[in-house]
Amino acid sequence: MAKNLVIVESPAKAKTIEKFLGKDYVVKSSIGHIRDMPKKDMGIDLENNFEPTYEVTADKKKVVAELRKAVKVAEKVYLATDEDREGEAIAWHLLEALKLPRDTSRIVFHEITKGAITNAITNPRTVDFNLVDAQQARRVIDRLVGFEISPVLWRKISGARSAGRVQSPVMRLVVEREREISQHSAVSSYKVKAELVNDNGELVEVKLNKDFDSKDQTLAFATQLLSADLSVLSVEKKPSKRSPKAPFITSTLQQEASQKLGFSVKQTMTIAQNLYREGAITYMRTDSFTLSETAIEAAEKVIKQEFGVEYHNARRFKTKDAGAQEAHEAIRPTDLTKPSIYGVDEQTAKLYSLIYKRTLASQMSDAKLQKTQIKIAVSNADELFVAMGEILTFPGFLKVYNYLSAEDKLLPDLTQGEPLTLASFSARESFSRAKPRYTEASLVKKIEEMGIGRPSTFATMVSTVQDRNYVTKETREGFEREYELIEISEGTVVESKPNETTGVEKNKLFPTNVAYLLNDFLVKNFSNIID
DNA sequence: CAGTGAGCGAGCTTCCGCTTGACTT
Repeated sequence: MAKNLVIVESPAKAKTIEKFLGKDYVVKSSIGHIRDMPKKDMGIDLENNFEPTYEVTADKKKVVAELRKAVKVAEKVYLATDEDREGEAIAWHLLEALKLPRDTSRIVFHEITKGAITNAITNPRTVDFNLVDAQQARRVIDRLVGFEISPVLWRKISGARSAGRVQSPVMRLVVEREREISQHSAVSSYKVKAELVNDNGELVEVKLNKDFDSKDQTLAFATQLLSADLSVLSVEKKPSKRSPKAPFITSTLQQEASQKLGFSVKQTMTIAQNLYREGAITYMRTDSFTLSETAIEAAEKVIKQEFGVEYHNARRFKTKDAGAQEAHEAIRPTDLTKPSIYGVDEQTAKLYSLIYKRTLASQMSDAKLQKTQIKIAVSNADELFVAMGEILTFPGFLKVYNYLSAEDKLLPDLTQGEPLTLASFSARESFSRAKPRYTEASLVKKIEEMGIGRPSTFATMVSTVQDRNYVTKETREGFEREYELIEISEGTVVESKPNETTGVEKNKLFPTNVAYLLNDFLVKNFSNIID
C-alpha cells in the first residue's frame, strides 16, 4: 500500500505524475473545484459578514467520497493543486471536505517534469489562507452581482435572463462596436499607383506618398503627370529583422487557430483538450509564456540538428500582464522531436502542427531582411513616388513559422538621377472603414487585454452570451459598391466607375435587440458593475 | 353539451471559475 497521497486538479496530470513518483505514491485528482455555494439560493449571509455556505457539488460527491477513502489509508497527504488563486482555494476546500489538518503539506510546481515534482515534494509549505480569502472574496462578489441583478432583469426586460461581472461587459463590447459601425460614415480618398520604366525597359511598381481627398485633386495631378519628368531622387538600403512570437498561451492559440485554421474558440479547446489528455501537449488553459528548461534544451537540440547552429537562439519570454497567475507552462508539445502526430483526424493534426511550429520558432534566430526604398521625384509637383523592396537574406525562424509571406519583393537596380517614364497609372477611390465586428477570437483578445475572465473561461464566455441570446454569430454576404477609377491610357486621362463586392463578413458577432435594451439598462442603473 | 378563452397562481430562470465526460445538435 502506498504511503503517500498526492492530490492534483487534473486526472491527466495525476497519471503523468504518478509515473514520476514511483510506488510509494498514489496520485488522485479533484477534477477541478469540489465545493461551491448552493445552486438555488444566494448562499451568503448578508447579515453576518457575508459568510458563504459551501456544499459539495452534485457531480463531485463521488470524487470526494473516493478521496476520503484514499486519505484514510494514506500516511501523508500532499495538496498539489495549481499555484494560483483558484488552486489555493481548491486546496482549502479539500482540507475542509476531507477533514484534513490545517498544516497539511501544500506543494506546487509549474511544469510536469520529474525534477520539478521531486523538488516540490521536498519543499512543502502549508495552505496560504490569504490567497484563499482572496478567492472567496472573488467568488462571493461574483455571486452577489449575478444573483442580485439577474432577478431584477426578469421583471424589467423581457428576454433578459442574466447579468454578471464578465458576461455583461462582454455583451457591452459587442453592442458598442455595433453602434460605432452604424454611426460610421465612409470618407473617400484616392490612392495612386503607377508603373515606371527605365531606359533598359525595367519596370518598377510605385505608390504616391500621399492620398488625395478629392477627385478634382486627383485629376489635376494625373494631368500634371502627362507633362512631367520623372527621375530617381534617392535609393536607400538598410537591413532589418523580424523576431518570432512567444509560444502559445490560451488566448493566442485561440486567435491563431481561428485565423489560420478557421476553428471556433470552442473547437480549438476541445481539440487541445484531447491532445493534452493523450499527453501530446502541455496544459492548454494557461496565461504563462514560460517554457520549462527541459523544453528549451530539447528545442535547442532539434533546431541545431535540423537547421544548424545559426538557426538557434534560446529565448525566455516574459508575461506582460500583471494579472497573470502563471500556474502552468506555455502550451507546447511534450516531445519536441515529433513535428507531427499520426492516427488522429486532420484537424487535430493541424492544431498540433501549429503548436509545434510556434514552439520551435520561439527558440530560433531572427529573420534578416534587406529593405530598399526608392524615391522618385516628379518635376512639376511636390509629391513623390515611392517603391519598397524587401529581400530575405536569412530566414531564421521563418523556416518553420511563417507569419508573413516570405516572398522577396525585388526592385530593379536603379541609380540616383536615373530618368524614368510612366508606363501605367491608376488612382482608385477607397473608403474609410469602420472598425471590424468582433470574431470569437478577437473578442477573447480584447477581453484578455481588459483583464476580464481567465483562460479556463474564455471559451465559455463567448458561448454564454450566445446561449443567452445576447449575441449571434453570423456570416453576411457582401454588397456591391461603385468607386471612381482614374487611369492614363495612350496619353490621356480616362475616368470610369467600376463595381466591387465589399463588406463580406464571416463568423462575426452581432448584438441582438435584447442586448441593446439590456446593455442600456445596465449602463444606466449599474454603471459601476458593467464598467 | 362541447369547446373556448379569460383570469389566476405556481414554478422557473441567475453568477464565475476549476475540471472532464456524457449527451445533444
